[in-house]
Amino acid sequence: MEDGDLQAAMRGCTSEAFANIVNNDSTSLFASLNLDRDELFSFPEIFDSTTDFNGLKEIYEPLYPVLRQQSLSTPSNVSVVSSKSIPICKVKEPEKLRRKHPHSESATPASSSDATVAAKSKRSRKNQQKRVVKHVTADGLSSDMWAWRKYGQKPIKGSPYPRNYYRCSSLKGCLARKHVERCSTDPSLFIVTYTAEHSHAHPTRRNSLAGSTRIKSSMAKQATANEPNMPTSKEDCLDTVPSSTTHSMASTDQDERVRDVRIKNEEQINIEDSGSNEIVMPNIIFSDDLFPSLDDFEDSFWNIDSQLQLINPCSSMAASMIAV
DNA sequence: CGTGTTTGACCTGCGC
DNA sequence: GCGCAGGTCAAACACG
Repeated sequence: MEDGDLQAAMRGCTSEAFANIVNNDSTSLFASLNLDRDELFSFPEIFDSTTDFNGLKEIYEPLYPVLRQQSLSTPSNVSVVSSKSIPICKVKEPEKLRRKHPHSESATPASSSDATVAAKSKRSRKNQQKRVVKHVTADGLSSDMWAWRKYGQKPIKGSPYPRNYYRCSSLKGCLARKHVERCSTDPSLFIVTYTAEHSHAHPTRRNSLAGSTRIKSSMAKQATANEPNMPTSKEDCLDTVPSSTTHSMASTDQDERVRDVRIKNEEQINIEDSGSNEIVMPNIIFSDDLFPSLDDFEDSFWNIDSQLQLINPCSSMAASMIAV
């Protein structure tokens, strides 16, 4: 297959294909894309490249209004969880952001009083930043491909679970933030609130894997450690890391990671040997629309990508599609 | 040594 | 102005 064909396939991607992505139905996805999985995997060299997510964004964005219209007019079998029962808000862009860039020169104080002012100005005003709220499962938590660094944790009034605060650690100065808290009404769900936007491209798959393994593990641990009556010792927490999270291996031992991947690969082979062409996808609950937003689509895409890498650890569908 | 987590202190916005 | 609750800082510590 020519690389151009792959790109054409993506650009010609129909709502059916997106529905298959949303449904985690990779087999149908490949079919709707007119792609042959075996043929696709027979070109490992095209996987062996890295890039950011911008290319995919370019592909998806022009389609989004059309696809959204389709999804609204013709309810399909897309298994998207509507957020009607859960208040989801996409807060409109603030009229004025008072927060200064933490690493900008303008924030550099000239005197102690200026330092105080600068320090104060670093703090954001409530309700003045764009926020995107998602409800995800534990699997959805670990599917976030950005690298996050935890910088705080606070107990939330009215909720038995604390809220964890993360900032993007992919690039110094990136203003992207997110906080994660367990849904008090449904402990199996996590409320993830994204604030501000990344000031850089999506980290490469490989880099993000290398850099985020620890935080993903920690987040998974947090997910369970925050559970009342859950074990709090380190070992106990490790034992409760969701097994379905591809990259949230609890062990810090590299051999264990390799073994983990190998086991998953073997499991995948067993699935395929059993006659099923299905790839098991972690569930994602799209929070705020009948049709997924670009962010939701991105999350889902990376899930598929991670599954592809279980089959071929050197592969990255996203990278190959965007790089062509 | 670099990167990430933990956690108490501090700051800010907001309601009263 | 005051107090509360949420958000952030930063030092200490852990880990590979």
